[in-house]
Amino acid sequence: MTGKRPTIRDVARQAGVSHQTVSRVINQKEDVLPSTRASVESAIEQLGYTPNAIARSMARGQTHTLACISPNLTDFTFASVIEGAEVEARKHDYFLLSSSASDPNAFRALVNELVGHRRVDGLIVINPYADSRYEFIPQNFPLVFVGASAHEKDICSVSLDDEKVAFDATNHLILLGHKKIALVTGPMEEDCSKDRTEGYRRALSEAKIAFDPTMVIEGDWSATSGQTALLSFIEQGRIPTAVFAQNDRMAMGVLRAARDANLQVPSQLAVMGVDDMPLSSYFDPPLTTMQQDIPLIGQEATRMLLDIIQKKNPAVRELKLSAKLVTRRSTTKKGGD
Amino acid sequence: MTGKRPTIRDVARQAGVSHQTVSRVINQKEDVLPSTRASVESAIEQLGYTPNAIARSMARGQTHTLACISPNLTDFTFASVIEGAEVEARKHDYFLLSSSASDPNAFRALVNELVGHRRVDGLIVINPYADSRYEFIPQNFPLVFVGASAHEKDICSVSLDDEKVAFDATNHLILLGHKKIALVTGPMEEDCSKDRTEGYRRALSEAKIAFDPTMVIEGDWSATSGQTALLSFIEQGRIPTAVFAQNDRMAMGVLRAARDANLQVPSQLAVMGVDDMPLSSYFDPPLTTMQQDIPLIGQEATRMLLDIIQKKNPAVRELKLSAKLVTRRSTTKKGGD
DNA sequence: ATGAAAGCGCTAACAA
DNA sequence: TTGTTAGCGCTTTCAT
Repeated sequence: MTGKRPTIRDVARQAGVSHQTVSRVINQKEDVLPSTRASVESAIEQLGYTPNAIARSMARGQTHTLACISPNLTDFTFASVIEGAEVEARKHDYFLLSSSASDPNAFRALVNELVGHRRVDGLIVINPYADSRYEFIPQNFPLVFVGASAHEKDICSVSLDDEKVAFDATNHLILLGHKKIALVTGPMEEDCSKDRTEGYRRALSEAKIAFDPTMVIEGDWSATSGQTALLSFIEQGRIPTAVFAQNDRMAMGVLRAARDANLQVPSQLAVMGVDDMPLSSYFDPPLTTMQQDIPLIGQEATRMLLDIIQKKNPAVRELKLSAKLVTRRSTTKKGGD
Repeated sequence: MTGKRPTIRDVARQAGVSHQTVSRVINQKEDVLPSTRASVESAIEQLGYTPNAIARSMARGQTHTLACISPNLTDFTFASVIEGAEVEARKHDYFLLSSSASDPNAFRALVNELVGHRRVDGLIVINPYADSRYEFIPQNFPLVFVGASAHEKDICSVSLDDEKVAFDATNHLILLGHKKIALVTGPMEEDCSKDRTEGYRRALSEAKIAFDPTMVIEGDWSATSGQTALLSFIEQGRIPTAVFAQNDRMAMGVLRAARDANLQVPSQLAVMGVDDMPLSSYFDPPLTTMQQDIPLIGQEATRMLLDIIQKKNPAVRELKLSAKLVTRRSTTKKGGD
């Protein structure tokens, strides 16, 4: 403990072997005599030696670190994906570097640092088509998309089966007898919003309900945008009997606007969302929603990425996860809470 | 682009200089002739050379990476701290590795990997006293606490001025004329809960209102625990006229319980929280709360940590940030929303 | 202003 | 089974 920390050679000297033997011991290689192993281990113990991860990365040419780039780190959905990914990565002795890039330029700079400078072995990109960031996707580098599948290139992805989720949601409202069902979408440049809109249309179509474009308003995932949307229906005097908001936050805004306008939920207006955020059951009334297992998305993405890094081709290259309907009182009197 | 990526030596050969000169150019050193610099830069351009961060770390003995360990990554408060820290780190050309450790064992293992193996240059620990994880804090390593100041050791920290925040909150209720003010705390092993309880008591004391221990219930930050708390007051027939919940989520649970019990808010029961979560203004009624700038906490923590790493002693070693009262309709009819 | 030599702490390939 | 010899790609002396 005099000055610096001990290296593999200090251990070797102490144990009276070559540094290479020490390397063999710390890497659990087989060809070491039990007695040698023991003396090396005791030397390690005495000196308090710990391997230096950087030196290891240097020699092996890989960092044992993955990166996840997300539009931000605070949105509950993104944070959950990241947490799922981080836990899975740690399980395989990898670390996860999560960074936020709010726009394509920040994204480009980040990818350049991360991939160009070889700081990480693989990359997870959340919502690659939220803007034009997909243009800066690296080539020939282990990569997995989350939240959208690749448009043209052959890139692995994990996402919610958005079309089906929206179909099921809309269908729930149809089965309750609604015919005038409004839709509040996310930003239409995002695949997710497009797919959910498709599912909504298919459900209407299968129920022989005509699609009415004036019943669709584009939001931006925020509660405010949901509030504005319902307000604008009300102002136009074209009040729906039900609203399907493409996420819970917007649904919350719809509930708020309904309250302000003295519209009874669910008797005059049924409202539902997607996600099942932690507080959805605390809204007034508790919100019916499509519950998804978001950490699982991150977990599966990591698993896929590790497969790619280890040159095992993943079995499935475009994984679509499902969500299940949770019925609460925002759509039916009898709902749970 | 035949095989591997170019190194500093490939660039040197191409430019007809020594690899050391290339190093000087990419490190912006002064002592390079403009003409030499130009030819090196063009060689870099031609070969598409990018420095290898790992090799750099190896030679310099530092990783340019910081770590942040949090109980989890999804809690809005934690995620906001992390985002603030990440943005600040990137601003100084550092990366932030955020990991979750839900219990002391996981924490110990993580610290061992991160610090023992020299993967990072410094460490931010969120909520070090949430459990006994503080026992595994590394010695002589750049470190900053977030959410609690160090008990005995001389460790830098950034946190909310919890005592004052709670004082101000309680005082708001007192000024509205309340005398029977209940308190719902976080887990009492956390400093934050203790300090907020202190602030509550001081406000009562300064207003000459007797402290009534039966008006205090310990929660766990969850909405459910807030709901349970109010329920238990009601069952005991000792209904307060106001509740100060130590965070917004618990306040939300209180609102929910009040609704279920047909207690009018705020006329029969005033409710307030701490945080100003994104959806607080969407609750019914909108929630009065103490608004804090959480990303700033992460930002300041990072700044402090970088000071320590660069051997500049930080000016302030225990930074306490303030919060401001946001009045909404859960405490007063006239409140904003 | 530039170059040569040494080394950061480890792993990999080959020899013994 | 173990040791020897070379690097990994860069920075840091110290010469020139």
